[in-house]
Amino acid sequence: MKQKEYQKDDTIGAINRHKILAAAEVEFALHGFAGTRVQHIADRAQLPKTNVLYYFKSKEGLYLALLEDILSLWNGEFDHATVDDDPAIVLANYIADKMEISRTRPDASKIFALEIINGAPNLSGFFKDQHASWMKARVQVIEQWIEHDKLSALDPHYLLFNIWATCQHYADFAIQITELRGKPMDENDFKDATNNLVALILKGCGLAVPDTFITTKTKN
Amino acid sequence: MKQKEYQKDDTIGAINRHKILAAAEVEFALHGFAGTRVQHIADRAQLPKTNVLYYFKSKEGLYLALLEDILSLWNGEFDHATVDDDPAIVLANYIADKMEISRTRPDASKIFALEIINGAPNLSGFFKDQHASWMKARVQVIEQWIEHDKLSALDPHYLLFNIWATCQHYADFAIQITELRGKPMDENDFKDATNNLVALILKGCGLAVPDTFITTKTKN
DNA sequence: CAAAAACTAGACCATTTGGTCAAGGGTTGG
DNA sequence: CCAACCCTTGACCAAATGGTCTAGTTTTTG
Repeated sequence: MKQKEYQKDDTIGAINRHKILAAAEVEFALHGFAGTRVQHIADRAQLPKTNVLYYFKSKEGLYLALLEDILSLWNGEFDHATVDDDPAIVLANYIADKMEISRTRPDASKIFALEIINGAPNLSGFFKDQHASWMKARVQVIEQWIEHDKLSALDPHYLLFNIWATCQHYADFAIQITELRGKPMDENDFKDATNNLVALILKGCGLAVPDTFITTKTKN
Repeated sequence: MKQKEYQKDDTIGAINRHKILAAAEVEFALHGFAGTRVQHIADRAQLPKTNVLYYFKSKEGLYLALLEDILSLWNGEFDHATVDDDPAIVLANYIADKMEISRTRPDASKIFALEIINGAPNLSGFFKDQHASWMKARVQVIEQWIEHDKLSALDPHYLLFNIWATCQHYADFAIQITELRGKPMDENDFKDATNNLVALILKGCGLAVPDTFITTKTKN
C-alpha cells in the first residue's frame, strides 16, 4: 500500500508481487492460513520460496497484504444511496454487484469468509469501525424507505445479512453447488441465479422487479 | 459408529469420547483442521494429549468422527414433504429448523462451511451421492408445487441454495453480525431473524406467511 | 561504466507438532 | 482375588515448515 502509490506496475518487483498475491489467494482460499504452505504459494507463482519471503516479510505479512486487497472489494454503488433513490433499483444493483464479485473473485470471498468464521483475528479495528458505520448509514436509508412506504416493514439489518449471505454463498459454496447441479455455474447460470435472487428478495420486500432483472426464457 | 451401538453412554470411555468431540468441535470451528492443535483440544477437554490420541487414532480420525456426527444434523422435516403438503408450511418450518441449528450448533455449521470452502476434501462420496439424490427429490416436489400454481415460478435449486445460505450465515458469520448489531443474537433475536427470513422468502415465492411466523411487535 | 540497489537462490536451522512407546494404575468379570 | 482389559501419562521422536544466511546475479542509477 505504502509503496504501491509511486511504484510502476511493470517493474520486476511489482510483477512478482502480483504473481505471488494471485497465487496466495488461491492457496489461502483452498487451505486456510494455517493449512497453506509458503512453498506451495511459491510453486504456484513459479518462484523459489525464498523469493516469496523476500517480497513479503513473512507468511503472515503476505496474508495481511492480501487481506487488505480483498477488503477493498467491499465497496460499491449502494454506499451512496439516499431516500430519494428507488429501493428496487438500488437493491437489485447491489445484489448484482455482489453476485458479480462472487463470480469473478470467488477466492477473495472465501478468504473473507474463512477470516470471519475463524473469529476475524486479522480484521483491523479500523475496518470493523468503518464497516459498522457503513451499516448504520445503510440501515437508516432503508428505514426511511420503509417510513415512506417504499418498502414493506422489515428489519434492515436482517435484510442486509440475508443479501450478503445469499451472494457470498455462490462463491463460498461453489463446490457444493457444482456437485448438486451436476455442473459448474457459468456466466449465464450466474445471470439466472442473480435474477432469481433479485426476484426473491425484491418481492419479499414488496417491491416490483425492474425489467432488467427479469429472465426471459423459453421456459414459461 | 461401529462400537457406539452397543456401548453404554456412561462408561468412562464414552464420557471421554464425548468430551473430546465437544472440545474438538470448538477448536476445529475456530481454527480449521490445519490450525487446530491436538494439545488445545486436550486442554479444552481437560485430558492429556495422549488420551485424545488414545480414543481417536489420529487428529484426522477425530476430525472425521466429528464430521460424521455433524452431517447427521442435516436431516429434517422437509425430507418427507410431498406435493400435497402446503409449501408455505413446509418451507417455513424448514427455514425455522435450519435457523435453530444455526442457533444451537453454530460450531457444527462452521465446520461444515470450512469443509465446503476448502473443497470438501473429507466429505465421502456416499454423503455427496445421498445429498445429490435428496436435492433431486426436493427439486421435484418444488417443481410440482409450481405446476400446481402453489408457488410462483422460480428455479428450485436457487431457492434451496438461498435458504441454506441465509440460515447458515447466522452461524458462520455470527462474529460479524454481533459486531454490526452491537450485541450478540439471543434466542429472541433469532426468532425475529427467523420470522424476517420466512417472510422474505415466502413472500418472494408468492406465498402467504403462516400466522405462527408473524412477529407481533409493539413496533408497527 | 562502476557502484549501489534490487533480485535470485541453495543450504541450513530452530521450532513446532502429530504421533509413538513403555510402564503403570484402575476396573471389571469370573 | 486374580487376570484380562481399559485407561492414564510422561518421555521421546521424526518430519514438516517458516524463516535466516550467505553468496551470487541482474538491474538501475549517478
